Amino acid sequence: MPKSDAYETLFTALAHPARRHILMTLNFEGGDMIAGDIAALFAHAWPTTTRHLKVLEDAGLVKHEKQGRERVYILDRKKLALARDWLDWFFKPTS
Amino acid sequence: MPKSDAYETLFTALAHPARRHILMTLNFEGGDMIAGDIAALFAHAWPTTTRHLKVLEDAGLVKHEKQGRERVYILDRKKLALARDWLDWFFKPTS
DNA sequence: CCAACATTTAGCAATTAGGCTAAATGTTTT
DNA sequence: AAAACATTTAGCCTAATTGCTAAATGTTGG
Repeated sequence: MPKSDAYETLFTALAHPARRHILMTLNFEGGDMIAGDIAALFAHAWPTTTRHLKVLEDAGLVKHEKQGRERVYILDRKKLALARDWLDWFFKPTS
Repeated sequence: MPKSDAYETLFTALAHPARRHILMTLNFEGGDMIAGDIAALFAHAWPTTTRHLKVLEDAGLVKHEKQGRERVYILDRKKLALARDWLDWFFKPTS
């Protein structure tokens, strides 16, 4: 029995500034970046960023691929669209 | 020293299912409801809902007015628009 | 004025989140 | 094969979140 619905995981992932920063930078950089470059954005220790990346990945906001000893994180916009559509509903005429 | 930006408060408020449920019901009911009717939506104890309402209000998603011994909670869509616009940015052509 | 009503505030307990450092894992270079 | 590199995993610690119940607050009707 899934304890948290998809929207909960999604909005929770979006709540942390570091994670929004990762998503925005990924978007700005064209959709993918290697873990090291993402970690370099922050004053945080690297494992802290690793954990943020895991939260983002569990929420379906990014995925990753291995490339040699590096890992490439890739922005996935589907869930962002889902969140946007949820919000958009408040601005549509009541049907 | 609380250092959380407006988006953090906002998305955190949106993260909890009960709070999203409150917002959706408020929207559906035309934008305002009295506290008792909101509390009645949930199996939670009433003080739990009171706290959720406070989180929503601190995030600027609702406000309230006193009306005799009741309190009317009123949906404020500005912050919802802000969140939607933040998300929308991921779908605009890179300028 | 007093009881009932509508709601919030206070304070407790369990859980989760998010930071850290140290250790582990897997890959490439020498 | 060993060293260096890129990154994650594990475990610890503290603060915040969210549920509860009990008590407090303010309002109205008899």
